[in-house]
Amino acid sequence: MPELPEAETVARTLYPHIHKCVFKNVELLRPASLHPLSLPLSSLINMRIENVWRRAKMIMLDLVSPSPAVGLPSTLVFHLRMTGRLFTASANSEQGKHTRCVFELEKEDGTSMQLFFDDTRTFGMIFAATQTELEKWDFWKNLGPEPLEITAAEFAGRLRGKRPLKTSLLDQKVIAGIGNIYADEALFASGLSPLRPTDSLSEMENAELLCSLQNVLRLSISQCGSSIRDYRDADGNIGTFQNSFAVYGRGGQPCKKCGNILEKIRIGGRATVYCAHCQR
DNA sequence: AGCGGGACCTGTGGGC
DNA sequence: TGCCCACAGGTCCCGC
Repeated sequence: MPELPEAETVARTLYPHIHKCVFKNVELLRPASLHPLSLPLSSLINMRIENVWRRAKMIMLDLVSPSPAVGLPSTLVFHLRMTGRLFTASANSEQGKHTRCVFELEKEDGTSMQLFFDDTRTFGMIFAATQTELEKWDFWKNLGPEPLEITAAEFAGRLRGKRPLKTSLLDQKVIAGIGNIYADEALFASGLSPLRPTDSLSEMENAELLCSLQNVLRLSISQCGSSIRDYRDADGNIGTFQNSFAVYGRGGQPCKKCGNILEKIRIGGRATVYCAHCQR
């Protein structure tokens, strides 16, 4: 499920394919995949992709118009949610059963190619936005800082309230880009129970948690993310971080550190796996 | 205010 | 073999 490392991998693998490409046509096969605040995708025509990057779990395409005008989109945002996929294909490639949008692109050398947005479970979304429009989007506006850029002091300052630590980590307003996998993995690595009240952590525990979070995210990015079932990068390759999971998906199996059986519980409706012995 | 849980979706896999 | 149902999970939304 695309979380921060998977979105980062998609952005990195997409970049060399679509950087400097110009939108020539767009076919939106599932109108509901367009964010309600989005400009019509026809507004993308003739715009050039200047950069491809990631914010939280979203893939961002920065756009430039050959003839600048008010009201043109400056960014095309993709949120992959659970099953979204973004990949390139040669011109006139066949659409899949779950293809939601097809973008026809012209490369610098004049040849054409296609950018596909596939999404089995249709939770993903596309958003063509001006900077103003983007700022009107509550989710965007309230997004917390990037975990790989935050300082320990800032992180500690954002961890407030008595709710379970895991719930806070998944709250995109607290910190952006963390999903179920990396929340569980970071909590295990830091030796903290997902059930700990958020405001019960000492300064040192806060610092350890951030350190573990960053280590887990960096390690996963270096392995091109985790592929559970749907996730692929823009080149169709799977990530390999799933082979390094210490707890995610391992409920009922022995802890890799102490050998005790890992607990599987639900916190805030999410499956949560942890070691009651190693995590306090 | 803050929290819990259902809804949104479809494919997969376990149990019978 | 086939049916049923739980489950996967990011985010929104409703209600307590």
